[in-house]
Amino acid sequence: MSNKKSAGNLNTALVILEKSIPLFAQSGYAGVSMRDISKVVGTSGAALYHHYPDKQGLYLAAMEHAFSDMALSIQSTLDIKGTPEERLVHFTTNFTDQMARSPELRILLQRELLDGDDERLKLLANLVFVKPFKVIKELARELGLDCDAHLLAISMAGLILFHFETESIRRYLPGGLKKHNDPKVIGKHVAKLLTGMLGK
Amino acid sequence: MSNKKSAGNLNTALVILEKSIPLFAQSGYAGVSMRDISKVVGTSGAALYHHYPDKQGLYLAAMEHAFSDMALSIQSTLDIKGTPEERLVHFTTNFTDQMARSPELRILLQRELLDGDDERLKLLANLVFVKPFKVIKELARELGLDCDAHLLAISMAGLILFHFETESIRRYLPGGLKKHNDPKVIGKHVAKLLTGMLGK
DNA sequence: GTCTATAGCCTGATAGAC
DNA sequence: GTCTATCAGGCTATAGAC
Repeated sequence: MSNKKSAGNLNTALVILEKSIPLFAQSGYAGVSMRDISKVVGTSGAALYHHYPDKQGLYLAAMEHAFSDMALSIQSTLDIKGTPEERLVHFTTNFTDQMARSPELRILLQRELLDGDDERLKLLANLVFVKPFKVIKELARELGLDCDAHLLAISMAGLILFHFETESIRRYLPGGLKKHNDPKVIGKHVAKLLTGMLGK
Repeated sequence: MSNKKSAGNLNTALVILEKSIPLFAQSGYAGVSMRDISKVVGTSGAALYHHYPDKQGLYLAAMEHAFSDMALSIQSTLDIKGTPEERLVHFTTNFTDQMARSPELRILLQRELLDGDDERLKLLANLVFVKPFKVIKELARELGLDCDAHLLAISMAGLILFHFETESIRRYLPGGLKKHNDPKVIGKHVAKLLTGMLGK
């Protein structure tokens, strides 16, 4: 009994996903054609349809692949012991680092937030965010802050992500310097704001 | 000498912009066809080309129109006197309210941050953000916070915008409730975080 | 599993009548 | 200033050879 079943050569199927992810990140679903994908993969367009039922199916598989990576990397930022304050700084600096290291994942996330339907968003939430979100909420509770833990967890993520989201425009804003794109600078800044907030 | 020159009926040109803005917000540049636009405007496709040179030109004009509205509305949140603390809370609650009231503008902004080229981003920065950004930076300085004013201004905006950006997925995250989409709740939460930060 | 060829539709854009 | 008609090319997806 072979474990390479009807879905065809698994390796090719994977290569298609991994080569198409950067395209979808750069141009979005509507901005990428099956021909574009076949070109970067190095096959004919028809080959794509051997591995995936249609463009939507390929896209969905690509998102699942990309975001399962993201889930692992986010969880690694939360797998640590120490005082709540230490864990807060650890999460902040590590999450910032990861967002800087894989801009593609952040961009895909933002595109999904704009264009994803309910089903895809639910999948994304369960696949990537529910687990780390619970840890952050628990962290917020331990810090004994007098505010809604859900709102605080979202605020923490937004504080970090927005700096990357606006990277392309900040150089045209007053005081925009190269160092503001340095993940170390961003991480320190956010950690300072957050620890300042809970300092009182 | 007529002031209705070669550009054709100005009113129609404006109607085209205003009807196409919601389409571009919902589906993005690549996701909207000239036929889609002509349908909602109620003209033939050819009529669009009488008023605008091509799809790109129409899109650019639509963005300029949309964002010049945004510039006015943001500036209105900053036109106020009082202590720095009062102005901070005033900006926070009003900016939150405005983002809740015109989700289209926020979505177009996010799409431009993802897809805009350098020229468009520079235009967007100067048209909408440079002025209010300066006011917020000045506010940050007056509050005497020991941190980079540019980073703080970005953080303030991100803290607010990210709650709206994630509205579509938060209902699948632990503790996500309807009230977390209420601009009053969001505004209060953000104001509390920010004043907490500067309380020390 | 991958190819070439192609069907059938949609796209941006234009020509020319009114 | 708006229309109808139309073009050339790109799009998703399939058929059938190898």
